[in-house]
Amino acid sequence: MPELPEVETTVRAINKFENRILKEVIIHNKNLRWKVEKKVETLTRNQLVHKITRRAKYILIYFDKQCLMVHLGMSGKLRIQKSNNNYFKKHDHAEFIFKDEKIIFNDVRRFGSIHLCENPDKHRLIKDLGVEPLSKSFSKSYMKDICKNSNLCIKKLIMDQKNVVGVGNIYASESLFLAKINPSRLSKEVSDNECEKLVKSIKIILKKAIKMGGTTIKDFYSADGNEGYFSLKLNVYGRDSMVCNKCNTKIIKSIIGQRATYSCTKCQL
DNA sequence: CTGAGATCCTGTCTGC
DNA sequence: TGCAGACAGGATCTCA
Repeated sequence: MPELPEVETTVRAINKFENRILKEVIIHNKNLRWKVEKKVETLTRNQLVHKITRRAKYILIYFDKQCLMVHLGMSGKLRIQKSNNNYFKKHDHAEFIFKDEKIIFNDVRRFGSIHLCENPDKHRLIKDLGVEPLSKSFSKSYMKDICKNSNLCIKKLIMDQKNVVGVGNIYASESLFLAKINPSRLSKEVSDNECEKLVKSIKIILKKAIKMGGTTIKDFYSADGNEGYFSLKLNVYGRDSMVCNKCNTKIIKSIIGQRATYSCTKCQL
């Protein structure tokens, strides 16, 4: 579920905790993608939250000297609950407890992670990440440059977080559809013009999805922890054997890098 | 260095 | 209805 727009939506939903004091963190299950270190609990007691932000798909919660890094992995979610509400769901692995409310980390598959560090920009999981897709640095010339120097097909290239962050499996398919580029094309052979279209498409798709994240925020706030998938209108993802909205040709499902990939062979050349 | 493939984990859906 | 197997929105690690 959590690609960049979902993470961004989550950050916006919890940034009301800025300038509040985190009383304590309780880890119920430390066996996430990486073992959660003890200091996540010990060094975060009664810490003032200065800033809550996002880098790639990491949620960053800054204190005076430390920073919490939360990654939602494949199935992670955060929900807000009253502190005195003891409602507990299966796979609730961590609680971030404030005075009146708490943030609960739930993750069925446990591919998510929680780290505490002094400077996330220097953290091994973050320091080599590529550009933010919605920043100016993600430009036509940047795209041309990485395409020229890669032997990957274009879908793999845009999903590689070393190149550009935040584009997951759904948005990769959707962006390539919008840019009219076949996902299996070799990056090297994508034209300058197509690079420009692709950059624009990724920005458009992600922005649109963030906007629609509004519905997710609503669910996020509901105390019962309703999941509610975002209702972005998908043109190709998950629509194999259905018909293309633009040209009526059947949408094709293929596997690229072990991941399901959807495209219209008539629209995407 | 690059790129392909296995891998972590649980729940749900499909087909026999 | 039961059960095995495929598959799921991520990303690191190992190996050639």
